[in-house]
Amino acid sequence: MAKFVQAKNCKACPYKSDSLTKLRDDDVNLIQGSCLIVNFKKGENICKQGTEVTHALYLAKGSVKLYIEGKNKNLILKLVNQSKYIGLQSLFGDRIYNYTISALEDSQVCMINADIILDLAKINVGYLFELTKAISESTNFVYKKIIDINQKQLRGRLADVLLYFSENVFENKTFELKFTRKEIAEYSAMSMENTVRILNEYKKDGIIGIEGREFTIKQPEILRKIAELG
Amino acid sequence: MAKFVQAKNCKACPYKSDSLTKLRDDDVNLIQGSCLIVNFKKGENICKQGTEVTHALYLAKGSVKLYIEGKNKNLILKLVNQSKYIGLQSLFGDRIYNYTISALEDSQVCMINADIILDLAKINVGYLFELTKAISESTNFVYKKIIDINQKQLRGRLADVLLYFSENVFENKTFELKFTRKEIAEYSAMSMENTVRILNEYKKDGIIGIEGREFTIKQPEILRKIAELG
DNA sequence: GTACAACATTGATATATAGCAATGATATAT
DNA sequence: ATATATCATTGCTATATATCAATGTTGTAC
Repeated sequence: MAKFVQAKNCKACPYKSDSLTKLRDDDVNLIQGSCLIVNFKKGENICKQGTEVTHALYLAKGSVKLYIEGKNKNLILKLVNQSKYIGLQSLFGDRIYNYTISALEDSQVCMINADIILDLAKINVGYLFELTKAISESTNFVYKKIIDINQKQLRGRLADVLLYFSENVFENKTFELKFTRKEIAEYSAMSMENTVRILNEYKKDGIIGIEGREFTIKQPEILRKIAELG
Repeated sequence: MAKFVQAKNCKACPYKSDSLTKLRDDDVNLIQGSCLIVNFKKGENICKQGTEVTHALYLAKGSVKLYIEGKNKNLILKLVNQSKYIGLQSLFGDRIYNYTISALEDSQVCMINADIILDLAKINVGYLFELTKAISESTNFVYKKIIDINQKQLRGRLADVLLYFSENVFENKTFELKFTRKEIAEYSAMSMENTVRILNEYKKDGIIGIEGREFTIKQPEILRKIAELG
């Protein structure tokens, strides 16, 4: 299992959350005191769908996938990179995770006692406000996702996904996606076989370049057109 | 367009929000002062996808649907009944509605200046906490919805929807759903024709009763089995 | 360095679901 | 009261997508 150490100096942490700036030193120390830095290996679960929420999870370093486990297949909702809270809304809702989060690469997660975060949120409105904003943005993201799945067909969805990673996540025409083909499929809500087929179709047409898990967006405009038409 | 009047006495309002109890009288008066009670007729839009969020919307009386407008079809995310905030997360996110809300029957909506709510939320942590909880619950609801659409097929989804309305919304084996068949379809993410087909299939099999828009769950256990199997 | 498992690819086939068309039933407006 | 639009229903057909199967590829453990 994952190794862990007690947090030493949250204030000086290069990966710290912006929301910490909303807290007084005393409160940062409170968080620090209950904060365990846990190292997860690639593939390990950070939290598990259906279990109780006991900690707030902050991804300090690495990258993780947040996905819903279904009977036959999974649906990946988000890829989250470092310096972000993961799964905040479970903290304020029914306190049960309705998704699983697992590490896409070796990652460092700060686990802070849920009640301490909630208590802080209850007395520090600036802090809670930041958390609420993060939850809202996350909700809006899922709204966009649900409509994509519902409205667009495979080619459009995949075009969307490629553009999203290039422009919003990696901010580069070339990027290395830490997803297997199956995970790209689970993220785009389609079968793995069709994912491969369409990716190679785009490659053959010169729209993208593929080198293993490295993708290059060669003709973003065409991709955008495909994404728009659905 | 909709008629409106100035709110007179929020504290005594029979439809008031629970979150008001978290506010001091001064603050309730502040809300009341900027609160317009607007009457919407059946079918009218209460807010429109793509427009700026200028007001917090509280559904005092009536029922509405919250849906995402797509190119070819809409996706209804929620049916909301009286005494609930509708669309809170847009207030804390990017301040643009990413959905449209329209009235399913003649409804009364309290429209409160968005900045006043935000200012109150910024100084009253108990109030913000209530709002955050509501947003989180709404997010979890959408998570369940997205997974249903992704994992189950038509029969399972429709069984789910019927059980949900019977058990969670109307809390009765018999209920009158203020949805057309097309709206049931948009809520279940399927075509209108298949909605009709499957509903009548269930009726023929004696699983449900249908009388226009009044539904009766006759064999909930069978419905539950269908919903589980997908 | 070899073996084994996970991953990637491609073609063929099955099927769930959408879309079209025609008709009947209700509701709404004038 | 009559006309008109919306809603509901049913059968037929087209098609997007999943699934199955076979094979190649890459990485990883011993």
